[in-house]
Order: sequence, then C-alpha cells, then structure tokens
Amino acid sequence: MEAVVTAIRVALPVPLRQHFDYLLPANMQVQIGCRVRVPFGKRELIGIVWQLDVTPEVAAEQLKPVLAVIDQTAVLPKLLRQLLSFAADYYHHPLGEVLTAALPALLREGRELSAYQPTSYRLTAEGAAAKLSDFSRSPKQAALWQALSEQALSETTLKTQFSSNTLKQLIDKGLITRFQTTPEPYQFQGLAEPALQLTADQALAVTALNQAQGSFKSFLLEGVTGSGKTEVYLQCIAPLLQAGKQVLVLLPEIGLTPQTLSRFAQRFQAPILVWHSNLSDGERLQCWLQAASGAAAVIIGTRSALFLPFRQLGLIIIDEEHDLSLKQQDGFRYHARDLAIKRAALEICPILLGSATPSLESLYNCQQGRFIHLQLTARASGQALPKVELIDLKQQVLQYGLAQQTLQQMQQQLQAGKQVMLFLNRRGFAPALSCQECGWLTECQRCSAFTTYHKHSRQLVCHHCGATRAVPRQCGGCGSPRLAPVGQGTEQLEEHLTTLFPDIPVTRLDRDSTRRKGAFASLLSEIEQAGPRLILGTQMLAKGHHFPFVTLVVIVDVDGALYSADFRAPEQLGQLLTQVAGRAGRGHDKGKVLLQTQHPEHALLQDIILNGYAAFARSALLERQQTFLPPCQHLALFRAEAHQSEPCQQLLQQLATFCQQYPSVQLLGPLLSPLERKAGKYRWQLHLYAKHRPQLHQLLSALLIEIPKWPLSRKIKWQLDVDALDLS
DNA sequence: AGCACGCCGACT
DNA sequence: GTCGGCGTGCTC
Repeated sequence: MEAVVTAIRVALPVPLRQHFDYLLPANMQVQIGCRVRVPFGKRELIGIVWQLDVTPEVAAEQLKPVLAVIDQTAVLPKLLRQLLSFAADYYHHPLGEVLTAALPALLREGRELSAYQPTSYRLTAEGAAAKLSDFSRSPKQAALWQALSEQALSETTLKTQFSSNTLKQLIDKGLITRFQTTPEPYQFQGLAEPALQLTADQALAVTALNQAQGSFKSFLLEGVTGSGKTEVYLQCIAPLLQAGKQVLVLLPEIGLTPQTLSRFAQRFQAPILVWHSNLSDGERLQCWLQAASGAAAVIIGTRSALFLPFRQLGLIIIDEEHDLSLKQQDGFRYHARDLAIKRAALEICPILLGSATPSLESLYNCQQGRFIHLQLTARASGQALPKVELIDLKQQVLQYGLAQQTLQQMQQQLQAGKQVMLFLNRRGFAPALSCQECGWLTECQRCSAFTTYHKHSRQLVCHHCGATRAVPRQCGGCGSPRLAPVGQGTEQLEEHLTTLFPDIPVTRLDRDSTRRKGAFASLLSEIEQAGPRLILGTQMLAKGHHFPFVTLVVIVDVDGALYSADFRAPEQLGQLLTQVAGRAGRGHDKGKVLLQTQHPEHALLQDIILNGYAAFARSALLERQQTFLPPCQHLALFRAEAHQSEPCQQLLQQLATFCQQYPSVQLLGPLLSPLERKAGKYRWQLHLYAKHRPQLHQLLSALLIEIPKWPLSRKIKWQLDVDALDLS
C-alpha cells in the first residue's frame, strides 16, 4: 500500500502568486483559519492555514513540517477567508499580500491571542474584607481600593487614574487581583437623542433599507449636499442595533471620521468605534477583537475597516462612494466599495452607498438593475440649492486672477457680514518660476514636471516626487537673475486677498497650512465663527465639512480639467464642482457659486450648470457607452517603470503581443504615462478593455503565468491594476 | 519581500 | 589580503 502523504496549505505573507504546502506532524491538530509557524527558506514565517488535506503540488520530499500551531480556533473566520480569496483572484494579487493588508500587524506576529485580551482588576476576598481605615497612611491606595470596591475596572481605565505603583502595592498585599475579561456582545441602551423628522424621500429610503434587512441588496442613495443622508444612515442603523446586529460605515478619509463619530455617538447609546490609519497597532487589534466578539456595535472606518471580522454584520454603509480614496493606490489596489459589495453578498446583508455625486460605476449599476436607486431631492432644511454663475475671463482685466464682477460680489457678501470661500486647486505660491529673459522654467530634476514655488518656505517643491530645493538665484538657461513666478497658487492668492481686503480675516486650508498636528481642527474652528471671513483652499474644502456662514463660493480656475487626456476627468470635475458648490448656503442664507473660466461656452460646464450633476452624469454615462469605456467595459491596466524608457515599452509590447491571442480583449498602448517621468523613472502603461469580465480575467490569469518567464520582467518593475481609476 | 550566493572594486 | 556593492535565484 502506498503511503498517503497529506499536507496542509498555508497562506504566507510573501508577494508570490503561489501556494505553499506543509506537512502536519501527527502530534499536531489544526483548523482552517488558524495561524501556524512554518519554516520558509532560511527563515520562519507566520501563516494562516488555508486548506486541510491537500494533495501537494510539489514532490513529497520537498515538504517541510509545520513548526507550531498558534491558535486553537480560527483567527480568520470562513467568510473573511472567502472574501480575501475572492479579492486575491479578482485583483490578481498574491494572497499573501492581500492577507497582509487585511490583518492587523499584531496578528501577523506569532503571539497568542490571549496575550491581547483586555485585563481587568478586582478585589480579592481579602480585599473585600478590608476597611477604608486600613489605608489611612496611603490616600492613593485608599482611592484605588474604594474605586474597586464599587466595581471591577479594566486596565485601560485604571491606568489613567492610578499609578502602576499603587496598583502593584495592593496586588503585593494580596488585596486585588487581575483577571482576563472576555468581551461580550454589546447591549444596545437605546437612542440618546430623538430621531429627526424625515422628509418623504428620506422616509422612503429608510423603509426600503428596513425591508431589505437580512437579505443582500445594494442601494445607491443619491442626495445633494444638505439633503440629510446622514439622518437616513442613522435611522437605518437604529433597528439593527435593536436587533443586536453590527454596522460598518466606510468613509473615504480620516478627516471625516471624528465628525461622523460624534454625530453617531450623539444618537446611539452603544459602543461606536473608529478605525483608520492613525491608530496604533494595539488600538487596531482591540478594534479587531471587539468587532469579532460583537462588543462593537458600529465601526466607522476608512478602506481597510472592510476586513474587520464582524460577528454579526447587519448593514454596510459607504459614504461618499464616488471618492477615489476608496481605492488603494499602491500595492494591493482594491476598491473598498466593490469589495464591500462582495462582503455584503457573503454576509447576506444590505449595503447602502451614499453620495451627492455618485460615481458613474454606481449609476450604471442602477441602470443595469443591480442597485436600487434611492434619491433625496430636496435639501432637508428646505433651502434652495446655490445658484451657479459663469464668469467669462476672456478680455477681462483681472486683479490677482479675479474678475471685477467676482470682486464686486465678494465685497458685497463681506460687507453684509458673510463669508466667502475661494477654491483653487493648486497649493504653493506659483506653479513655476520663469526667467523673464529667455522663458526658462524651473523643472524637477527627476520628474517631467515643473516645480512649485513655495514663497513662505523659500523652496521649489515637486508635487509629484516631493523633492525640494532652494530657489535658484539665476536662470538655469541664460544666467539672468530675473526670475518671476508664473501662475497662481493658494499661498499667493492668500497674500493678494489680504491686500485687497485688509480688514477681513483670511483662512487658508491646504496641505501646507494643515500639516502641523491639530492645525486642521483649529482652522476649522476659526471658520465656524460668525463674521466676515475669506476662506481659501484646495480639494480639502470640497470634502464634507460644514461651513455655516459661507454664502458665496468662487471657483477661481476650472480650466485645468477641461481638456484632460483622462476620460474620467469630466466626471471628476463635475463631482468637484458640485461638492464645492454644496458648501455654499448650508446655513440659513441661500448661496451662490461663481465659476471663473476662459471657456464659458464649454459643453461640459454648460451641461453641469444648466442641468445639475444628476443629468450631467447620465449624459456622461451615455458617452462612456458609446465610446466603450468603463463602467460599460472593464479595464485592467499594466504599468511598467524603470530608469530607462525603452525596456518598459519593450516589456509592455511583449505583453501586448501575448494578449493578441485573445481577440475579445482590446488593447491600448503601450503608452507613455501622462506624467512620463516620476522620481527619476520612466513610466509606461498598457490598457486592456473587455466587454465581459470573465474574458479579461481569463487572459490575466494566463498572462500572469507567462510574465515571470520573461527575463525582462525581472529587471523592470511592473504592476497590474484591475479597474484602474488613476490613469496618470 | 527577504535572504542567500556570487563575483568584482577600495579599504583596515 | 577582506568588506561590501547589488545582480540572480529560491522559498512548500
């Protein structure tokens, strides 16, 4: 009889598109989803058991035995393993790296989970028998004893009030003892404040969600700024908390988590946790454990919160679902929204995507009947939407980039004690310095881009690679000392605004002015004060913040995005304009938006102004259909970069040649990236389009087996981006 | 990704 | 004579 060799398959944190099988010694037992320590080459790794009793893909004598089993029960539940497997397949990314992105760092180490269980302290029998007078010589010990005689305290709360020394003394006396607490599912204590009255639209949305409880359904909630999406979220969540279910709320970025948290905490008496990249490893693990135990009711988090191991997930909400930061832009390039939909399907729960400016992807899904489209038409508080006016910059005398009419209207609002917001998506003082003799421009040494002049820090900064250098005294071309800034950034506009309106305070919000810790919050609190004020800034102004006293929004320069090579540029411009415009008139006053442009006749601008985002998006979608572009077709993008340009092109050409065996997939490229050189490297891309996803994925699977066999592929850094959003 | 092996230039 | 540069190859 032949000896039966059984082995287990382990997922390892290595960037390899392979499985690794190990022998399980007879004295060990293990379940799927547990961590194991295994030998790997010359080192040892912690992996997750992915499959039991596999037939090894390699010869039996190559198998090494597992060194140790770390967990008795799975750290990765089945549903999460399914999600991660799906993600690895869908994005054609090594499972090991998917795993690394999804697991908290402390779990990837080999310590036992019990080491991380929250510890608490309580009195021993002896301690309970003690009297206050026993501690007459030590007030600190007395206070601790008193606190513990009321109730046991967790280590974290205890450490904030008492010194570890006091604690140790009482432990040594045998009066108190530590014990491990197992977190239990939360208890919902009800609403902390009454729910708001809903509009008819809101009520319809809440009812639709309530009826979908316990089944997988996707909803798109489209509602202009101020239409009360958050109230819909809150009222969808309430019945789930009543039923003991958990809710995941995904947001695009950290900046929005504190305000969302406070809104939720005001409403619900239940544990609400946040999850974002600024948490420490310890905090992350605690959040992970509380999701798993059911101790967390609601978790509000960024992208990777998607991978938390909820015990009983009842609903997923994605706010600002159109936001590009929901897609990871390096390494494992997943889209949190798309994977969240998969997760909802696995959990069998509804998912709600919300936005004032939905992505064309989601609108397309509505059209195809995959999503249910819910719309909030009115602003909840009843104000009118801001009026948009185009300011034609042609043949105008501009003052610091602002037209006379713009200045007049600003003056009017400021005199009336209102705030004016200026949006300029370009930070720094000027996009470049130019020689007034020969026209030479300051360029980055390592990127094909000009360097931004930062007056305050007296530096030239490349916004692509981050390189900085001192401002040159003379032209790099002709040696003339006459260098002058060209174009205008926020830093310069701020300077000019203080000259134009000397009595009005100016608040600037951009990456530079908010770099310092806490600066963002303090600038926001400045803005929340009544009284005339000029607020200027970049992208940052567009995202979710409430500016109650702003009645006029000026978009200083829209033209940059009008003639972009990226087919998504119009969509993104439409979203940006609408989001920025939404900042006007959220208080009691109705607002107005001024849009300065050299091309007032541009169809795109006309469309969005006359018809609004909803109509604009629908015509943009129609155009994508006619031009065979996403979301109507599927896109996968290969990137290649190296210090030399030719081998990149060569590698992608080789790829393109291979793809020709698959006529159902259309190719574009190889092309130089729009930013052709970045940080000293040339960048090329190859676009793959297909009508049907399976055809594309079949090709990708075959391709990823071939590529490593090509010598060139080992010399050049390449990557695959499925459903690429960023084409730069 | 790590971590080895391996084969060529400036140092104790 | 060695330390160390990073090219190449492998990991069940």
